[in-house]
Amino acid sequence: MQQDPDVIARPPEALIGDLNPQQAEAVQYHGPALLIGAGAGSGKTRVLTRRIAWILTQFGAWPSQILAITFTNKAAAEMRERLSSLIGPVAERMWVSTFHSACVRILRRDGDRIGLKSGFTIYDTADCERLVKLIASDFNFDVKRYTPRQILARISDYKNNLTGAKELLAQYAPDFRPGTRGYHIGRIGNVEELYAVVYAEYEHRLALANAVDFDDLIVRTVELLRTQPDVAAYYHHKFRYILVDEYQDTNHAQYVLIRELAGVDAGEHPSPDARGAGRVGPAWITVVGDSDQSIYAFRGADISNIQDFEKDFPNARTIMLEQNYRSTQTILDAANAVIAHNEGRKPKKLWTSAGKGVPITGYAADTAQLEAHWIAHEIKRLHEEEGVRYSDIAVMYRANAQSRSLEEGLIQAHVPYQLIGGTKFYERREVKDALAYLQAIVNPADAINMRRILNVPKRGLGARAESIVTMYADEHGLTFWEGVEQADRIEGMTTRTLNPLKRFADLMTGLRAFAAEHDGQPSQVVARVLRESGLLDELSKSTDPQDQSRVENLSQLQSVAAEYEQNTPDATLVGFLETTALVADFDQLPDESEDSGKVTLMTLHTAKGLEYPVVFLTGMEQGTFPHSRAMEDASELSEERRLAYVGITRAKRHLYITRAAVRAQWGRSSEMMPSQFLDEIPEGLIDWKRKEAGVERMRAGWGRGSDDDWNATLDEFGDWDDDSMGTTYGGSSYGSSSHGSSSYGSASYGSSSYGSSSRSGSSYGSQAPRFGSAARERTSSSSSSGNGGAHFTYGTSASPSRSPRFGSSSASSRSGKVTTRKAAPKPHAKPASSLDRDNRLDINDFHVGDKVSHDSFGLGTVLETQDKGRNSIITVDFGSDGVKRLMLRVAPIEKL
DNA sequence: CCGCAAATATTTTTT
DNA sequence: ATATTTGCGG
Repeated sequence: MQQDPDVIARPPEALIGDLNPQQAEAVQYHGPALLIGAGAGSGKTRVLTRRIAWILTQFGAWPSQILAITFTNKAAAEMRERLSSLIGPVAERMWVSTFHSACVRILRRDGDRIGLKSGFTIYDTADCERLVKLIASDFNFDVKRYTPRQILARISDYKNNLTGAKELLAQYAPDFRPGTRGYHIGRIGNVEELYAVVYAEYEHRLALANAVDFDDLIVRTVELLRTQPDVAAYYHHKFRYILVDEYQDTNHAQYVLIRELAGVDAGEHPSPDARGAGRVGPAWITVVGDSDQSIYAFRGADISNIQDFEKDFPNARTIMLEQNYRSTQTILDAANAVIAHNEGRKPKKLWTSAGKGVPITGYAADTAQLEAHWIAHEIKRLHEEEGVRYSDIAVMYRANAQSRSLEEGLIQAHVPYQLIGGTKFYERREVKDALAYLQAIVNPADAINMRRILNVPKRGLGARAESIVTMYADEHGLTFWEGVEQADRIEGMTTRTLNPLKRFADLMTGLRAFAAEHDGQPSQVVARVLRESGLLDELSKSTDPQDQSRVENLSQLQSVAAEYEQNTPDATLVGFLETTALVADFDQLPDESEDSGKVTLMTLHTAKGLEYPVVFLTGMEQGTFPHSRAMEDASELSEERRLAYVGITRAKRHLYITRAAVRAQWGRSSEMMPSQFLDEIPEGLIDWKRKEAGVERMRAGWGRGSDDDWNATLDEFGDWDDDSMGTTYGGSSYGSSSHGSSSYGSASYGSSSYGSSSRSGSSYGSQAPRFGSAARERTSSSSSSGNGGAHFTYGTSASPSRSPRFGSSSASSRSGKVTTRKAAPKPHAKPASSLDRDNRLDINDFHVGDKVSHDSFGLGTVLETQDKGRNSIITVDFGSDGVKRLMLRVAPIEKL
């Protein structure tokens, strides 16, 4: 077979010479199915890129025959880049992409075969939520009890498992016809029927709007491949080698997609004399993954995909990579020790030939602010005294909300930083508004976006006008836009409404014409939309200081469009919208090679796949990490632990772990006890700069009760009395049961009331540095540093190096509010803390097997009762909502 | 129909 | 604490 002249020829030795035996074997493996079990830092990406090069040069494949799938855009960009340096610029033209963008590409080409017209819209989570809310109000069900989020989560589950709305309808609501009004959901409490009906209606409206949600990208592609044999055949013969990264994070739909794309079940047989996968028969599949790094189960990821790989793909070979090239032995020991606490996992130990290195540094701060303060100054010290580059340092946390205090600390210490993720640029209101115009221009059937902009900016078309048009459109089987166009035919229409409607229709028609003429210049279209819609006008006239930054965000949007235009040879408006929908964090990480000069802040999830010489793992507290919502459930706790494993293994040389004894969460500060994960790290590995927070030391020496008693208290209920310095403990029986001399008992983490207590204006508050006007000034200086970068461009990935999400937008929106403080306390009495409350239920009235009803979990069965007097615990199985341990005294339950 | 003030929920993690 | 939703008066 002829070799693609664009592929830089590499002698085999150059591809495997510097690899260890397992890596080399994985690169060269000649066979239809290969699973690479790649531990953290084992050179996974290197093996993957080398294997692709190997396939090209040794198996004689063409670049176009390869499909490499990653999970995130970042990973795709990195792989593309590394491929590029290995085999040359031809890599830019290869299919190296995420599941989602690969699917978009396929659907853009052949989606019309399954009813997706070109220019279909991709709804993001917010769009989907709006849609469900609309459905909720049409069907009149209780949004309080069944939140759109819950419903969407359920719909997402259905989709991830390729369960169609039709089969659910047949089972639960055979009489319902999507698109009809007046259906009454049967008996209240028949949740399945409600889900089925909403799901079906949701699908129906998506179809009417010529729109898809994120999950649909996968699902509809599977549908396309399954129902259109010729399309399937095209891809079977096109992609002869499929490589999937982070295979442990694939869900069922993605698994099926891979199978369909590869034609595993198509029944073709390879020609026996082919050098590699040949031209017919199933494509050769390589998957790479590590079940210990599966952290997306909440999104439907199914570990059994990787566990069952050898069963699923005949003649599969598994190669394990366990030598770690990233971290010191100390860091690996910590990671191994933590992950070993997960049950039912295949034992696996990472090892390294690098030495022990420095110990892990630990620090226990009094408050989140002081934690940030210490981190910032430690970073400064590392930079100034040890010459560590800022860009070699990353600060990681469990949830985005934690970034706030860390940012403040870094700003205060004048440490430059960049924030990855968080509130996304494209999710900002003004940006979404502008994009909604573009979306509505491209796809007039898109009712969600059309309705969104109907009265943005204000043009006198409120809820009333919207519902008149909707009703008219529904009655006549028209789209919302067609309803607008025919506004003058609507009965009961007043001139007061008709005139602005007509103007709106004209506006959109004009914009559409303009867009059609300038399809290749999205930036022109953006400019026109901003100007003619009045979006820009409204904001620049406003006196609200926030609107100033909104204007800047809009102008950034225009620059992004311009940049896209320049970097994309066949730029179109639709293409631009696609990038905005799929490339969530546009401020990509800079190249490894280039020194951004900034510390990186990100969530642990975002950090997966990355590495830094110095890593700060922050917020190591029960309730923060592991997250309070994941502590009750064993499988979710395991996932948290894998997340900890991921975090620890990001560090190459020096790992820091920090925690705060008091953390403000939703306005109130709560006392946090140390994360159980800290206990899982062998003590000898950690060098504590400060082992206990001030509060904790005070308590230890308080005289009344030993440390164990305190911890035992915390243990069981994760809760503190409001007057914690006092002596009363809710009156009764707190036997001085000295459980567990290790600081936490094993079985008793979490209770439903975790974190509900608070400690008002305590003395710790005054210890915290105030971020007042000083912080505000510095915010602006940091914003200029954040924006001052040059315009690098790498690859065709069209990522502006300028990061839209900080700079003026986020910084200034935040400043000016820092110092505001309510003059008077709330007039309402504070709700009693959970320890004060008492719903007067008696544990003796509850027995195993009894039925109870919970305000939010619904009907449940009692599994266990524990009589502890005032602090009695009841364990209840709520079916699909799971098994919960509730403190009887505070639980909103009723015995049935 | 709009604007303002008050009430209310929100905090997992991402394509 | 903050963002979004609801209620009321103009």
